[in-house]
Amino acid sequence: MDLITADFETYYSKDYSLSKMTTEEYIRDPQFEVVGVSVKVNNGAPEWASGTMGQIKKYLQGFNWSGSMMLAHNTRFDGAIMSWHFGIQPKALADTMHMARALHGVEASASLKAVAERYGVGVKGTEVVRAMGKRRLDFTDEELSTYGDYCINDVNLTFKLFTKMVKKFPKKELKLIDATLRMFTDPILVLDAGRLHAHLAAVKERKEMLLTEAGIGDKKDLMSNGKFALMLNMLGVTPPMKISPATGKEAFAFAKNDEAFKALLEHDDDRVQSLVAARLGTKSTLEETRTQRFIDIASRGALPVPVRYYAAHTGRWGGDDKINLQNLPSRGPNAKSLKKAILAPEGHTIIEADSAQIEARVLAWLAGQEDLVSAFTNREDVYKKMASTIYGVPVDEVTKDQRFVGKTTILGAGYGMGAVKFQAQLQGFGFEMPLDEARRVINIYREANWNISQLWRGAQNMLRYMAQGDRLDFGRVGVLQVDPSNKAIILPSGLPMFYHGLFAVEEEKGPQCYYKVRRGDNKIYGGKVVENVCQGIARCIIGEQMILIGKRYRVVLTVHDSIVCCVPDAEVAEARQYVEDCMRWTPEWAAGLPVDCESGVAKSYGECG
DNA sequence: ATGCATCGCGCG
DNA sequence: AAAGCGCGCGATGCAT
Repeated sequence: MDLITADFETYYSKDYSLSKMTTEEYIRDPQFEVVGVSVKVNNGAPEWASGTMGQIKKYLQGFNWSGSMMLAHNTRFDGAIMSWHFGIQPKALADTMHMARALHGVEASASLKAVAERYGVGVKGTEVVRAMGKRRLDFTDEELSTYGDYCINDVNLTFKLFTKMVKKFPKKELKLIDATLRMFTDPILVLDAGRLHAHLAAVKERKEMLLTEAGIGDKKDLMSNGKFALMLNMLGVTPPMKISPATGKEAFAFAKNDEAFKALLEHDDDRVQSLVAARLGTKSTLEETRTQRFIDIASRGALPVPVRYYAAHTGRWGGDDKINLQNLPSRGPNAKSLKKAILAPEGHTIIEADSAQIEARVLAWLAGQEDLVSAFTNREDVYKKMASTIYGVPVDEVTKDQRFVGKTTILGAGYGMGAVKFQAQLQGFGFEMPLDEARRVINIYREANWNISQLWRGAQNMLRYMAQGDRLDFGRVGVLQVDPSNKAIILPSGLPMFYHGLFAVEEEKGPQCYYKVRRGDNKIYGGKVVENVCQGIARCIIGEQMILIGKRYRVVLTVHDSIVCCVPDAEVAEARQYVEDCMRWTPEWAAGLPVDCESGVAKSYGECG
């Protein structure tokens, strides 16, 4: 397979630019114009081509894309141009920006300039600054030639970076970069514009009603904390306060989970009730702006899915391009409205498969908590089992409430949560538990899952060693590789999870560890490392499963523990079986880890659940 | 005007 | 000894 490196230079102006618009919007805009493109086949000399969009298309179609891997730096951009404007679908897509993010951590700059400097492969030029506001025909021949040199330099840098990075880059992860990019560059999901318009109208109407009932003329009085506090004062209510965890200063407690604020929804004065309800129901504008974005995309075509490879510290994917498809509402007042507007194309069906309790299973397995692993393997009700231990009753006599406590314990206490937070979490779910009882439950969890508690201690010790540059392994043998010289834990994918600049300091409470993030220093401790690695390992498993599914069907989205794909109507039954089989499969390095899944099938994403 | 920190909230 | 965690978006409020 040939490797073709490509880089487009495109028209932009003050307002028509990637800093003002989403990538999808920019590339699909009528103003879009290629000024020129550089193409380099394998290690050959790059060519620079400029001309009309028709000429560029003809030029590009002269390459063997269907037998080649296309490489760029930020291929979501160049790959989308290749696909949407020139109808070219390379055999595979590669991206040095994504590779850099995975290899060097999400905190480090992944810009071509920064990565080229890091690898010492050359320096990025600056000619592009004179291109602002200029159409292709506005450039003189000399300017175009200079621009071409700049572009050729970028292509050479990108190619050199790839040859260096690919040596240490896992092959499966290259496949995942390809799969991720393809969700965007080769969109097939369709948006239901009618449903979106109806939803937007409904959201607006609901908000109007809330404002009318509260007698609010100007919405600004609700949005600003200060103004809202004044309105409460006018009704004789002292605004509830809390201490900001970020600054330690006093702040208004106006969030939907602030107990004192929630209590105002039951206030004797109806006007207070309406006011608080209006604030809670209208404060966030996300649903409206996002629905509008969907409507706008629908007017331009299919839905390119923007998910970012290796966005999280733990390797998980993240949202991108101003629409986070990983947090579409599935509960609450807007439950599934947007998801239901995402449709399979004509003749196709959506399959969504969710991995069952993947992180809890990984935790038990990594810790060697064999009784819990067996319970998962034997498909026992682990939440009931936990409740049975907590309440000292036989498993088949566990009540609904007791099971709920068992579930919250299994899902919450596995990473070191203390009694106070556990009690607060239960209360958030509307379940009252005295602090003493919360302490008792947390202690029972830690005793019953001794290996998991040991894993936290192991991780804590590993941190102390790593801070000094020493290596100490932890967890199930052979799963994680501790790399103290790079302050990283190598996940089973072969990719690192960094604790950049890890250091330990003596504090009143004892020694504490921190690592460097963009905002400053991030506290890290055993339980948190365990959470991070469980999330990272779960991501490795989902990744491998995604590759398997992708061999037969179009994967269109992933949301951490779920994989969404699109299959022909005629194959739905066998496809569903195949997808479930894939999600019950584990890689060789995860032998003994019991995984399971649930799946749903529908014409829309929202109806799969 | 623009950037940054913070908060709130959606998902997992 | 104890400590749940991971994102992205949009808004406000403040600094530049």
